Amino acid sequence: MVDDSRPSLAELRHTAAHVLAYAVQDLFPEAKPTIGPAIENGFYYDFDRAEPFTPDDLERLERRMAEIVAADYPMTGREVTRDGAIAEFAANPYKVEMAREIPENQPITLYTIGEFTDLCRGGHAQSTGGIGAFKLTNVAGSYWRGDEHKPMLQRIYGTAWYDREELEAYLARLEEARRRDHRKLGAELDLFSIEEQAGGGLVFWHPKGAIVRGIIENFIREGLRERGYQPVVTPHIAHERLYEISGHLDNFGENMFGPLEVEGQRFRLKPMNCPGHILIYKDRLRSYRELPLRFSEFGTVYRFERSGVLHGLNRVRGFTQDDAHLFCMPDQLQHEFEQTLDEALRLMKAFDFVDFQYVLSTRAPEDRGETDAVAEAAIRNALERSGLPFDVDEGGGAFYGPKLDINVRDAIGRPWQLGTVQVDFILPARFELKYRAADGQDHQPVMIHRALAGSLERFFGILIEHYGGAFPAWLAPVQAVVTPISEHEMGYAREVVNRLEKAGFRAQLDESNEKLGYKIRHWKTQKVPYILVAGKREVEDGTVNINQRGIEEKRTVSIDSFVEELKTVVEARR
RNA sequence: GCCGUCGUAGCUUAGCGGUAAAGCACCUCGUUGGUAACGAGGAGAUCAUGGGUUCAAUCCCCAUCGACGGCUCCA
Repeated sequence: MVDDSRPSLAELRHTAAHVLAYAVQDLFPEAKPTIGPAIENGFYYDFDRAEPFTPDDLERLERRMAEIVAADYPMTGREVTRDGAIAEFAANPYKVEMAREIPENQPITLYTIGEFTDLCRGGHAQSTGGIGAFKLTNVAGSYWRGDEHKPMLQRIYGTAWYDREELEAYLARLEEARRRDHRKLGAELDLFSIEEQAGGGLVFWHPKGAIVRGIIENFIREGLRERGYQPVVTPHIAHERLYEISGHLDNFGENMFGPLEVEGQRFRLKPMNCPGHILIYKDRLRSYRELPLRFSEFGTVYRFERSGVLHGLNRVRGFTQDDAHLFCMPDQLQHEFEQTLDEALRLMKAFDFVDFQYVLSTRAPEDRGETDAVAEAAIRNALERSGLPFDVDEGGGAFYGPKLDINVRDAIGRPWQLGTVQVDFILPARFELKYRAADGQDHQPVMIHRALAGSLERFFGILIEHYGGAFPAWLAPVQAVVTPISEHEMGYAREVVNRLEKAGFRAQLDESNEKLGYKIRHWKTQKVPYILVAGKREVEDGTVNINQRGIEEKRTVSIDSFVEELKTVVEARR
């Protein structure tokens, strides 16, 4: 049964934004409303007001909004002339600016609820009563039109749903996201830290995090080797002229760390690995017989990010990409893309990303050249042949060519961008790359930049949240903990640990002087997949009692069969 | 960088114009316990840093640094 009068969620949220602005108009008449759209999960509204909104203000606004919703004011629209709109909002320069900028051929409309009228394109619930359940969530600064040279506004965020149940479910999801926050789990599980004394955005991988990283790297390396990539290693700093030639200084300069002066020469920390790989390509004459040439590197790059944008492992100043650059002939592009898509799929499967999507971003029509058309066709064909889901973002490509992004949703449905695959005709031209073709002439190769996991730091952060810190056994920093029930079984427990370590597993002995319940709790909170308990009975039988993460029933098995079981699990990457 | 909020022991937090308190974690001792917290004791804090106001500042004011929520950008 579909109720036609029921607004879409976006309409409902957009209406909630109006209601918020109405409440602000009532309680804070000096605040000038600017823009207030619906967004994923809710809405926001930006106001120009000298005083900040406090949490207390939000509560008052919520109460006033509830009254407006309860009053069930109808949403009425009317069309006005441009001058009419400008006159209506004479006291609000933002609305005037918007009214001025509405294209000639578009109608200018005003929408009213109760005593509040807003300049608005439309798309609302029929009345304010259509908002089922809402909550104001936070206040934040924002710039008018997102431009830091324009006035700073205050943004109030809210969320809105059809009913209270949905709202509660959403708030529970937020809570779940907080529980999984990689910054919190990173500290609790001793995986990594960011040290104040070293500076923001620089990641210290602790032993447990580094183990996981090593496993991820090995997994990626294996795939690269099978697909004919050759590992290379390039320096972290290079003479500034390298980045002048590559164009990074011009195009990416504001994200680069400043120069290091040595003996009058200026060096730069590398922001990307491509120039280095290009130098290796260029070091000698290349034959078409060598192509495609595939150089891979876990390349650590440094990028200047403004302090305010740093965020855990997601946004850092130094990170390592699972980077590679392919040098090929244009007619090899499609094949390389197909291979890359296969590899991306292998990666996502291994790390349990079942919901993913590719986004093909084409170059803006005005700078799209003949070569871009070739590249786009290659990517499109590869995508179509793979049968994998993809979207197209027209004009969203990099400045040097079309690109393909790999987007995944994690275990609780949040979207993340992993790697990206980009076709580049510009760098080969800038560096005058060549290969000797069958016709004896020199031709220019095409480059593909590709990183699948993207940044290992960010990928790790995503994995921590995806798994909620409970890494599957093949990834877990500690795969099994052996705990004796009392001191009497300590020797036996130590033996079991040795057996496991000899078999190549990451095992640990619990030597603490605590009761079993305490130890179980401790290792559960550490999210260890297998806790092996050894008491008198187990010592006598040469067994261990398995308390397995996520499984209520306990099992007693021989040490040999546990080793076999774990071997199977790890080999299957479970 | 900008706007806002916040910095008290390793962590989570209490307190407040008269120089600090708890739980967890840690250490020691007792205990040898069968599947998510055994008991007792101990150690641990120039209350982020630097200035200012005051007889007196962890508390009030200013600045700096850092964290968090956003704005912008992207891996």
